[in-house]
Amino acid sequence: MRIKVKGKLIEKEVQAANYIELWKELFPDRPLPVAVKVDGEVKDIRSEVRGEEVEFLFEEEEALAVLRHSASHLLAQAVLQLYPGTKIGVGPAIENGFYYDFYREEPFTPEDLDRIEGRMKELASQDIEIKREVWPREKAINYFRERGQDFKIELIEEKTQGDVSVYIQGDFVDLCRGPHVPSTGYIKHFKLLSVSAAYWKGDEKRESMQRIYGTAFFKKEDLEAYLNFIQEAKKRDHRRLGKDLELFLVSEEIGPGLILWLPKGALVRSLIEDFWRQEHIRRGYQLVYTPHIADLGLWKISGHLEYYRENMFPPMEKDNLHYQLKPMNCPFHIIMFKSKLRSYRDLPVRWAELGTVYRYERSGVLHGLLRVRGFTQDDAHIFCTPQQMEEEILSTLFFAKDMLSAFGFEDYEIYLSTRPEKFVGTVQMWERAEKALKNALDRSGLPYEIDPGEGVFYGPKIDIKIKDVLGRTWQCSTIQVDFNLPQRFGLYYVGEDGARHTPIMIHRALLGSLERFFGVLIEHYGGAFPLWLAPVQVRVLPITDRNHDYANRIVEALKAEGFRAEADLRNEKLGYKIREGQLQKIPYLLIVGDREEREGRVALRVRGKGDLGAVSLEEFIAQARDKIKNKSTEL
RNA sequence: GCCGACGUAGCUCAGCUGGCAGAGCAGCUGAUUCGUAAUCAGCAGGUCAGGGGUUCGAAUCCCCUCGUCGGCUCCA
Repeated sequence: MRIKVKGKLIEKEVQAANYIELWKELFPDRPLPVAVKVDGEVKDIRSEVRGEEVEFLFEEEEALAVLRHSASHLLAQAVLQLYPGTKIGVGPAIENGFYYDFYREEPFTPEDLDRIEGRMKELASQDIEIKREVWPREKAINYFRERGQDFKIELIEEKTQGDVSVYIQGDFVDLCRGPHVPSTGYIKHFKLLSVSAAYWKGDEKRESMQRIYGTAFFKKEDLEAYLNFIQEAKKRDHRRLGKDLELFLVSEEIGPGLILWLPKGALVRSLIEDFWRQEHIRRGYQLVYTPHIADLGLWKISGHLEYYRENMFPPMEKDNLHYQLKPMNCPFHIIMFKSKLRSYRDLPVRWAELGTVYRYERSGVLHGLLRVRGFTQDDAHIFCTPQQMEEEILSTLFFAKDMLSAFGFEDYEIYLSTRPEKFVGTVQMWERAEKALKNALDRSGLPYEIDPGEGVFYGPKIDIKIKDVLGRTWQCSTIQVDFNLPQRFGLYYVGEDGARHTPIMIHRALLGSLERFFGVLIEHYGGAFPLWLAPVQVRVLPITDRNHDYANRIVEALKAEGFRAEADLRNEKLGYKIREGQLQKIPYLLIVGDREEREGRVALRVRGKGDLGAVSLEEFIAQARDKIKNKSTEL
């Protein structure tokens, strides 16, 4: 058999019955691996030796998932010991850790979590063996029934046929496919993080379980780094920064999920919008504006009234007319498309709008700028022929990429979502559109994954999730093909053949919504915007009252050059003004005292770099202007 | 919408088993004129989220409503 150890292949005849023995045979002195990958499948190291190609896992992603899965079992074991009668649900490894779902009348408190974590540590230090056994179905059902573990019985009945595998560690038995680490002693560095509610099987009609989240790592440093990462993310929270930097406001008096853009945030927004408009015009889009409300009948035709009602604010009535606040911009663009006869020569038509929409999001899902009830989509609709579809998608992909990279986002995850179970249009149409999307993606050279069956009912789509500096992903850009609306509204164009054809409609948003994008942007930069976006680019700090005139003259000169500059003339010490300027994350602080005034220069202090000494104003302006022009993220 | 936690000055938070609403920062006034992350002093600032109840007495205990937060579900 061939055995791969850290990438190296070894050919060897083996006698060992299981992988622990095999490992000891090969490397008697080295610590045991966590799990083993046999022909691509991760397994327990206790399992029987078979298979062609074997790879021992130590600290790989796959090994970490095994560790965390085992940590979740350890959690369940501790909970059952401390809170007998608790019913256990499921406990998988997830992206940054693990969770386990429990059903119990009394809520778990933070103190309970400490207690549970303490018990987990005890159990881990006992280094209890974790064994896999295969039980006859009846035995497993009886075992869980005697212990009142109804959820486990439900799982056995639904998910398995024949015998079932269980994992046993001391007094704890769990229904599980595995794999797991060989003993609890492997689980050394972990922490329980939070408790929250989750429906059994994600179904609102089912029991509400208490989900305990935690994380686990192989190394202490990794755990600490992760906890540190959580702290860092908290510091960058756009809600915190939005308050500290006076960017935006959500007020109870206005209403939940409704954003007030304060002057500094509004300035950043207007810069984003200006850039956005300019780029759209440059790329052959036309800008349009549409109202915020429309006759209810429009939403009947579009189908929103029927399928989207619970997300819409209720209609309003006046003089027997009924109006609906818009949850989407599409129907407006469609009516404009219909307003005259279109020829194939007119296509593609690309209409873009910063369209403000209102959606009634459920109260529990609102979150800062990231999930709101009123927001402005950077929307556009492209009406084109089937032949043009691929080309349009490709150029939209590049557009999205350029747009995002202007804001410092260079990493993405791209997903192609294909036909779901419920869909409109014909299979043929879907295949054609999916092919166009796929070809465009292939031609773009951008890496992507296929998300089978995750398309919207009206068409397939491409979603781009951007990665921020902390590696978190955010869904912003989306490109969706729509077979539904052109049909519902009876859209057509006259083809080369003189006959009527239904155009392909592509919905796309590059930033998603200005609100969400701004929120992501704030977190990405931690509030320290690049020069071209900074609400205040330069602040001049005079050292004494004697230097006020000079400071004002500098500010005027900077303003004349188009900079957003201001002077801090308050009667405070320099250290204080610097501290404030830094906390406000202003890119450049220009300090002017008698010395600078005499020499006609400014002392430059750059965000993140500190005191850089005196330079002439002209020199500074030339440098800074360059950085603004290039949208540089460096200072 | 659901489960849990929370809501005290502009901000961050203290306020114990019920007994006169507090601190720091920010703000205002004055002093100080200062060289790279907080000068000093004084003043002002509150329907303790809102409503109802228990009590001689409620920020504190109970109920309801609203909002926020962590998740579930959903999504730009």
